[in-house]
Amino acid sequence: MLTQAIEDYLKAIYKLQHSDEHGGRVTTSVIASRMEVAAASATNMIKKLAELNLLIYTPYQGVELTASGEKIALETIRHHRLIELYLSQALGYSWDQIDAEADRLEHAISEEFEDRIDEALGYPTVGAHGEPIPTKQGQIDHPKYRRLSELKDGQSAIIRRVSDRNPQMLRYMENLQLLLGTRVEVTAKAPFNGPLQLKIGAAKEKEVSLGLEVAGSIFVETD
Amino acid sequence: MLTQAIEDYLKAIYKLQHSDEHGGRVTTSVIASRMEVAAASATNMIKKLAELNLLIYTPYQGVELTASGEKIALETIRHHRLIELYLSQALGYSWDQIDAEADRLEHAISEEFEDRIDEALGYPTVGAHGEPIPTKQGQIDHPKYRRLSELKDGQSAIIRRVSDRNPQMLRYMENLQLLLGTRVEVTAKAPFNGPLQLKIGAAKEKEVSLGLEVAGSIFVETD
DNA sequence: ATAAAAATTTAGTCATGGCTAAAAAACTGT
DNA sequence: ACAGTTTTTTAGCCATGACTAAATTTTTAT
Repeated sequence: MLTQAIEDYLKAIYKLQHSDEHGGRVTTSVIASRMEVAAASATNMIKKLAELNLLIYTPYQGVELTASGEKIALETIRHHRLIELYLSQALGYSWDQIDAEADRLEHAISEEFEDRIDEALGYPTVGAHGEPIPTKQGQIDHPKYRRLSELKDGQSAIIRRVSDRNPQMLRYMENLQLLLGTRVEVTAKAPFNGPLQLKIGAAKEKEVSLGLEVAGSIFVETD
Repeated sequence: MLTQAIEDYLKAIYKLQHSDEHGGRVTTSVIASRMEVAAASATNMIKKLAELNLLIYTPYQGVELTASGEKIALETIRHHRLIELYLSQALGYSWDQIDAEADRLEHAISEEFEDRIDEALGYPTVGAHGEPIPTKQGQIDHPKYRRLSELKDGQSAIIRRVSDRNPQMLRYMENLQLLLGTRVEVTAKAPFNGPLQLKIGAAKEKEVSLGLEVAGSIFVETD
């Protein structure tokens, strides 16, 4: 049986595997921290998932999703992203509210519901924060955008994706009009990991000073 | 904590209390049968609900919801009926599909979601099958309609509510255009609990023969 | 009134998915 | 190389909410 916990773990592990941050090695402690559970709880669940052939578990080393584990992860992620987009487009939710709501709904919806909102949204390929939406067949591509924080002084780019990890940060970005598709230009970079100065909008109508943490959570496409 | 199971039991008990069928006495076996669990499981949960002051439990006699138990039941029912209506109105679900989907979603949505679909639906007071929707404050009225099966030969009425217990029956009714607001006239009643002959629609465009089980699941308002 | 039947509760079990504490394995730094 | 630290696993516990089997209470029928 596919419990909610199993789907949550698989989703988290999938994201960790694809997040270049941990060098491909997805360990117990990383999973436990992402899931906000004790390490022992993660070990338990990992053993169970291995038993179910949803991942390959090398004790003390880490885990790797099997094809079926990845399939379930992608289905869950697809649900999540479609729901997020629906909440945002059809029900007027703001950027910072959709993740929590989708986290609960993603486990409760049927295939029917998935199909209907997919249709209502016009078969979107990109979610509310710019994340790719896996297809029903489990296909997904990972376009590699640059972080806004990596841009050089004078460079211009278009926002393609933002991290959805921190709702407060999302609210901040939304307030600043740092939205998907928005053009930004770096007009100055302060030294010693200081903030960067930014012009926002095609007409460069707004200028803000942005800390590196926020700039690192915004992914852009350069021309 | 309000688990999904607790909400489900309270909802079921509320409905049983108000369903005139069991003479007001809501017993363990009735609850168990409605919840499709063993009687022992129902006893367990009843004791827990009594512990939480959500109902008054007289062993071997039955249960009665307290004010707080009823409040939770009504919130859950409100969620359920708003979701059903939303699925039907906004996403094009048919009568027979909405109950199962709402049964899962009702536990997953936030107040925010409730408020947004309530608004999107124009603050409805009646659900997709004609059930009253409790207000946010927990108010609800129980209009007492007559069963179509009780009508006498020659009587005419308007369909105000249908039972949602049996999806197959709902599909059957929907096919026959036995929808909310539809006028029906009994043109003949066969003896020995036989079927009744019905003219459907204001223009009496359709005539069908309806079994008593279906006619008993349709609630009408006579002129 | 009382025996049989039906309903209900009790006792004990199981799976799920958390937890802490302790043991074991894997890394670190000198 | 090896002692200390960190990570991971094991062992054992808990709450939830199902279950079956057995005991008990209530109801029904004679």
